[in-house]
Amino acid sequence: MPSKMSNRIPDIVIGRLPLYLRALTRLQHEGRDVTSSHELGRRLGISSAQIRKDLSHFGGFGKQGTGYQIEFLIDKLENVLQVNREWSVAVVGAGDLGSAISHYGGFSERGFRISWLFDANEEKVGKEVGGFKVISINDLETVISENNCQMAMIAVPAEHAQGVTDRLVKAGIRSILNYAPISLTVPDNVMVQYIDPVVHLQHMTYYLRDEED
Amino acid sequence: MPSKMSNRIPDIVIGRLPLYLRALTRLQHEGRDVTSSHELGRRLGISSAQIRKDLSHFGGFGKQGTGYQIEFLIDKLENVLQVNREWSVAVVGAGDLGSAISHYGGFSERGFRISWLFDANEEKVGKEVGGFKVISINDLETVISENNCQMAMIAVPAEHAQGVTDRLVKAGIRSILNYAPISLTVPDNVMVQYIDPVVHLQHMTYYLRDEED
DNA sequence: ATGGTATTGTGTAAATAATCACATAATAAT
DNA sequence: ATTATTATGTGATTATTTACACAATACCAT
Repeated sequence: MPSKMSNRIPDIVIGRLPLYLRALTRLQHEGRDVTSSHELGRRLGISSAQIRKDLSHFGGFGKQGTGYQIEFLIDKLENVLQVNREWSVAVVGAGDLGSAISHYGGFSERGFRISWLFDANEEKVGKEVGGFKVISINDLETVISENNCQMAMIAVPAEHAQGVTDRLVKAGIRSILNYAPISLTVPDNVMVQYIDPVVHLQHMTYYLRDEED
Repeated sequence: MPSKMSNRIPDIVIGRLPLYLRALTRLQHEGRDVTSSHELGRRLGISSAQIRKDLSHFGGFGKQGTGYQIEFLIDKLENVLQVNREWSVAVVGAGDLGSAISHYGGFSERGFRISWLFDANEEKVGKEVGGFKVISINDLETVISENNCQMAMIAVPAEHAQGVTDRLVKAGIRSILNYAPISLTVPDNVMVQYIDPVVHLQHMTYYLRDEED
């Protein structure tokens, strides 16, 4: 999905902006007013040149000799990423994973409001999970399209994830964060991001060998 | 950390292998015996040529005209990634996040055994969380080094994550999966992978604009 | 004012990654 | 046997991404 949409600015650049934003927010909480591409790079493990070049895609946000005004740069990046507003997100799956997601305070703190929690299990429907009333998955299309919800997280078993995805897409969802351990197929105008901790662990075990090689 | 270690095979290639493995396992569960780079590519949204090239780094696992024997390829990839054994993992932080991690069955199913769960809160120490007895963080160094534990997951608040990281590294940890929303600094011989769902959401909101451009 | 230092923004070069395209080989059907 | 079909592995090419390096500029201290 970034394929065509990103022929202006590379998707890999967009993907780094949230990291810059996160580091800047932290610096701000530490009471800092100004930083530099060098300092940011050190904290993020990214070269200062890359940070400057990435930011330069969106304008000259810094001042030569001085660096970047943190508050100003945060504001600019929030604008670029469109996170200077609140986004409503639907969660599908109210099992252990969906429950943990709903409990996690980090979403609302950073502008993502979990607005609906769906589950297929009729015994759960109507009950509270993580502070949210569980809604029947039968109402998925209605609720999502009537509220113009554009983002969803999938927390159902892998075998149901593609089916849920198809329904979400048909209902108008444009961004999906998928916690199910399976790759999803979506139309070009829908973006999917994946969270599968085991994939990360397996990536790292490759390097866990003792000097053979 | 992949910088020097990956001058043999690019880290980006290693990062795709777990995805191949996941797709192959799924195909196997669907009762399939043989697949092709084309089919895998379709499922993963990756070109077939890329899959063939990635695999060719490690040997010729397929047969011309036929494709890949799924069981055989799974075995080969598991060997390459060293996931044909069980890995013990330490979890630091027994709050909501650490608790959710400990509850998640997906780790043990796929070869990662959560062996220790640490927390700084002495009231939690000794109690059970997600089936694990919480261990005092005071014992972190001892437990990790005495058991030669090499992998850890961090599930503590951002402000403590770097401190925990430094202790883990000193105790001998070589791979860290960090759930705290902060970038970590580690020596060259230690690898960190990150899970921050908000970063993924913020990445996607960039594309959630209505045809302006 | 002047000199010294820090830091940006960016054109260019280098390195990395993805795609193409095809020779090669296996299978199946006639 | 022969032909048609399928699919791998890979050298060559193209595209993307990163690093380099430096002119331009701001600030600070004297």
